[in-house]
Amino acid sequence: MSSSYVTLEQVAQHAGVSLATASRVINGSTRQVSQRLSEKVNASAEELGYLANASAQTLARNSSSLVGLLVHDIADPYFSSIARGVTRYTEEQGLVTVLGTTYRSAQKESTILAALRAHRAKAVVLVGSRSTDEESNARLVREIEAFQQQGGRVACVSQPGLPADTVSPDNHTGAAELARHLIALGHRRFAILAGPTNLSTARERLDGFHSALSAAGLELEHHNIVHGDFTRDGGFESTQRLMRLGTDATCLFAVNDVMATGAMAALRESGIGVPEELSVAGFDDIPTLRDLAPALTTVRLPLEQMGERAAQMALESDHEGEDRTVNVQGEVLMRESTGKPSTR
Amino acid sequence: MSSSYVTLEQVAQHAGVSLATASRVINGSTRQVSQRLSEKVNASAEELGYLANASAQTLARNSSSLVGLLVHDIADPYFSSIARGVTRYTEEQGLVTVLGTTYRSAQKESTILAALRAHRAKAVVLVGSRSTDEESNARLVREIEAFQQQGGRVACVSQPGLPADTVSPDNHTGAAELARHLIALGHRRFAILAGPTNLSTARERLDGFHSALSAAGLELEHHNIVHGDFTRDGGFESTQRLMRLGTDATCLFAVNDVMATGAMAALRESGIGVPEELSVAGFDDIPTLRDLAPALTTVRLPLEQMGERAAQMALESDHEGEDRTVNVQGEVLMRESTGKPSTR
DNA sequence: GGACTGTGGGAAAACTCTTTCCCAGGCTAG
DNA sequence: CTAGCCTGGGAAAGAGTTTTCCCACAGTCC
Repeated sequence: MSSSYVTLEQVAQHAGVSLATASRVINGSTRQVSQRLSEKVNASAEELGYLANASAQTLARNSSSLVGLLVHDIADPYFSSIARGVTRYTEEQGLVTVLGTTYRSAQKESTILAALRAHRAKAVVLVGSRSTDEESNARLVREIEAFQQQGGRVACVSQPGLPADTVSPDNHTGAAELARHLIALGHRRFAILAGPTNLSTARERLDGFHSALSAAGLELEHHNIVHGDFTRDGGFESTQRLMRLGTDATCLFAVNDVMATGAMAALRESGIGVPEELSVAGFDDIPTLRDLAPALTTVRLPLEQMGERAAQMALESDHEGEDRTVNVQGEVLMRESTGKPSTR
Repeated sequence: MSSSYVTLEQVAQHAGVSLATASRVINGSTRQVSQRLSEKVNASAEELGYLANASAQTLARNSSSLVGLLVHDIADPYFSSIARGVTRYTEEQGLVTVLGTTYRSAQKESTILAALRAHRAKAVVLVGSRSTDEESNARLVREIEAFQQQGGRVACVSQPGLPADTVSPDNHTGAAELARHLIALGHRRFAILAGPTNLSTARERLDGFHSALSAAGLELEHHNIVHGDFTRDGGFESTQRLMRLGTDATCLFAVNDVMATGAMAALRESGIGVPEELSVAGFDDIPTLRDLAPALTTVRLPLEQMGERAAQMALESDHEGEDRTVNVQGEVLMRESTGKPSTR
């Protein structure tokens, strides 16, 4: 039952032309085809409702119009914002976006990358910081290289250190700048809601914050550091733990907005006033979370543009050679969730 | 330069077996292959790192492992929640998800559906209520039918009335139930932040709310209805407009949480206390927005499950015949953003 | 006028897989 | 002992494009 499909051969026949000529017209090849025949072919294609079989094209060209997009969790607004940027670019280019969600599993990541390879995807955009686990990292590098060897291009967002183009926020500087703002407000004792230690993004933000404190001669005490998993609930629980342990901090820095949201919820539940009793700051400036009350002090990242830029880098065909790195600076936004330290 | 790829023929040669036999082993066809040869082929495939060319398979089988997912905006948490459910199912099934974002443009929708058709996608999940515009609706129906005729399956979320399986929230009942709760709280004068009138979801929620009011003998006055576009900023602006016009309502129902968020922001800016001066309710129970303060009264929809269910329906091969409709009931969640009406 | 150039167009190979058809050889049954 | 059957395995025919190679023909130059 191949009846339902119109093939190029049928178009050619209908136009009274050879298959090759029809293909040349449709693809606008370098070879000239007379105006007369061109029009005839196009008219026939239109009339018959011709739609090229993408798999046949891929097979013949050894390259498809698919672009992979790997995120950890599409429901996380951090990733969905970036995804929006990526799709904006790919769709503008007439390409098809393949969405793969990994939930931070190297296993799933491999599976999806293999599928993209099997489909001869043109490019893939990897989003989200990598585990620093040596072994799985090495495996990812091998897979990326296999992909590239097949003519695919790779770009990463927030995932430095891979053999590919990279768009990376300057987490260190952003966190440090935020710290300086908070110090300027008068804070001296900080608590930090850090992320998973094996993720570079989490580490960089922690380090940046820490180094700014050190530079100001301030300590970040060990009992004032708790770790979350970048989720809202993780932030909630870690904050509760922090409260239970009894912190003396006047300001809490959560290394991403999503955890900061959980932190604010935990504080509200404990009846701790933000910012009167405790200032809270986040990182990312997630659009969906801009309406929290009090409005969250944070470091804005242009997430959507980052995704768009990464897609663009992955698909720019003219570029060869060295991997490029685009560094994105965050902008500190002091809003309502931070204030002068309480004098308790 | 076909050098980089390992073909099945190479595997067959390496195993000292014919191409057909190798294919039978790899695909586990009905035809038996002796244990000895089976093992040999598998070993060769493993050793050579064989990865089947997906486009060749698609071409030969006339069906790919691609599943389309069409949403209006992936950064909108409503859609990203549903997308999560869809990908959960497709990835579990070893399928590849193609993400298309339409931004409510029938044009883009067509483009993406055509691409999916060209790729011989196995199924497509359409998310988000349709415009009621007759013409573009008819076009969509034609495209869906073309897709189905090629052996593709279609399922919709929140998009009733199409010739496909559908998962649909019972917007009417949900809104009506919410209205009854609000009436029970003592409210008599309502304002409503409605959605685009041409979207069925928006209309159903408006109608449901309205009919519950009518049933209680209450009027919904014309000047108390404003329309937004389902976005946060739309909700913000419409609420400002409502305020400027001077409403006498004691309760504002925004037909989705995202607009409700904008409404709360506008009210906060105007210094209007929620819920003391004005109660606010939304619809959807968007996970990311659960931490708004005051916590938003809303109607919970199991968005993720809805997506999962739709994907499942689209991919269940055993089902033939009548289109099925799954109705999802929302659950009214009375939280902090609503209270007894102020007595002004 | 013949050789040469350039241009339009067609035949066919290539891309990699699936699947049908057929054959050879070992059984069983009569 | 032979006819018929079953089973494993191979050859080959697609599936729908792209692209290379070649041919025919018209025009140009000596």
